[in-house]
Amino acid sequence: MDIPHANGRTVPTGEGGLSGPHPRKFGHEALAVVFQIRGDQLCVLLWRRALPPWEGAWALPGGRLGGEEDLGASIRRQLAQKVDVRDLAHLEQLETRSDPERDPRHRTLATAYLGLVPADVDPIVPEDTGWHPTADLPAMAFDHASIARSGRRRLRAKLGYTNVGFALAPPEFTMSQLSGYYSSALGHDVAATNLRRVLLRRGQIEETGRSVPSGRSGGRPAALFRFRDRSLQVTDEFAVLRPPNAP
Amino acid sequence: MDIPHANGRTVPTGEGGLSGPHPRKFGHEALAVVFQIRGDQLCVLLWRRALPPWEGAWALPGGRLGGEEDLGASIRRQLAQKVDVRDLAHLEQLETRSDPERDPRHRTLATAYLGLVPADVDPIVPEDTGWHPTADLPAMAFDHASIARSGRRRLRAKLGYTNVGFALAPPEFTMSQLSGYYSSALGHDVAATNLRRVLLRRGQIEETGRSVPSGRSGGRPAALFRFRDRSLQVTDEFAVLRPPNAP
DNA sequence: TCAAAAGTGTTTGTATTACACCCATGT
DNA sequence: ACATGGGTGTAATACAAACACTTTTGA
Repeated sequence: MDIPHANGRTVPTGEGGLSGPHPRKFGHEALAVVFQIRGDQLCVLLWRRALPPWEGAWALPGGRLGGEEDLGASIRRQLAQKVDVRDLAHLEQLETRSDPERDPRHRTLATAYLGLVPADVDPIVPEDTGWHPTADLPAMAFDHASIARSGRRRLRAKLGYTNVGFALAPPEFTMSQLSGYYSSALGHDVAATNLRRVLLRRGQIEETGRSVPSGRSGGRPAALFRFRDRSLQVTDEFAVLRPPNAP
Repeated sequence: MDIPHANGRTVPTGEGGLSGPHPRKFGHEALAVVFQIRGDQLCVLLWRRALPPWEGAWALPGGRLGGEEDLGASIRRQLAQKVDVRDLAHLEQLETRSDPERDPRHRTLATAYLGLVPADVDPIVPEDTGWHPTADLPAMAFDHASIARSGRRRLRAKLGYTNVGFALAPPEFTMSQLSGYYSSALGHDVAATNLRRVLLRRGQIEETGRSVPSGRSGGRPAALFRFRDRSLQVTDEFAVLRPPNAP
């Protein structure tokens, strides 16, 4: 494949190492870190393993990649088939784990995805599957705990400079609801009054024109908002090192 | 593996789809988008394919994952062995491509990495390998052109909120050199005077105390700076949606 | 002394948080 | 009326781009 070179290097033959008669093959699985705001907690969907290794431990949903599908299609399929989750408002690739020892049975690579389910749906998940607050994760199988933390880090970062909020919120919402979602996801208070102005200025949200009546305890009726886009948009290019002004 | 359920769903058996007797296997390769500032251009390292498919087209360096190594080790090994690049100041995972049709020969997944070589080294690369300005990429094999663009997007974003600059610059540099690197990488002018203050305020760089004599054309001698950290640090948490003040 | 390059001071614009105050509704 | 949220106005802060000015050197 590679030809040893006089000076100790090797020289590529230009076939990218992939056309040998017996390319090495590996198992490959897709995993999902699926988040939903439930109550006032950011929760992740986990299922309990029935068999060793890690019998009884919680694991991220997912499984083997099929022969005719790409990883995105695979994780959508598995979430639908295995845990009956079909309501992902957003799905993006997170990272690929490749430690040879991560699965003691076979060499298996895992590509993790970040999925988001809006707060207004409640998928019926199987018996051995449940939503766990990310603030207090249980013991988890394999390297899944660190993958889950990595998913939360990504979500938190993207809430600051994209419109991912659309995937946590229902189609229409009041600003206090939305600030609740943001607070739960970020893990700190987010003032509704400022959130409103930030998202309006950035053009992420708009008023629907309707409002919800106030509850029994009174109070002014809250206006209903919606996200303008329901696909991921970067709305806040970094303030720093931006191109100089046009003229 | 999955047990069909009365309502049409399937129920997981808890073994993560991975303990069947014949798990499906795939080829897996690691690819690298290696950048270096050369002259005043951000360049990417490519090699020319000698064999079909895509014979004669330029491709990202990389190749098959070995049985005992993880992806990061694999791409480091291949860069060292195949193109004699051992001077990566930074390496991070980019993304995994899984389109079943991306390689017409076998089903092959590819995990791409972003690698950075400081401007002061000049690795001797093989005959069929070369540095290409990212502003004008040649025709490329497979999905490699889109991977290269994705790498550049990542680098540009990270220059704004991390200290990745350390991996483009030599150990010591003047501010005008550094602003040149930033300008080349970002594709727009970066004023040395403001860059200096931004990076100093963020604590990314510090003065070495030494300076370089001015050239034949005169001018004040330039102070030498260095990056305080030579590993990736996020120095600018997003200004938005940050936690409320402590007291 | 003059040109060239580096570095400092200062102004301006803008994004964002904090907080006081006003508005609409139910009891 | 008044309590209870929702919503607006406004000040304070911070960051960074722009640009004029000063400093240090070589010829």
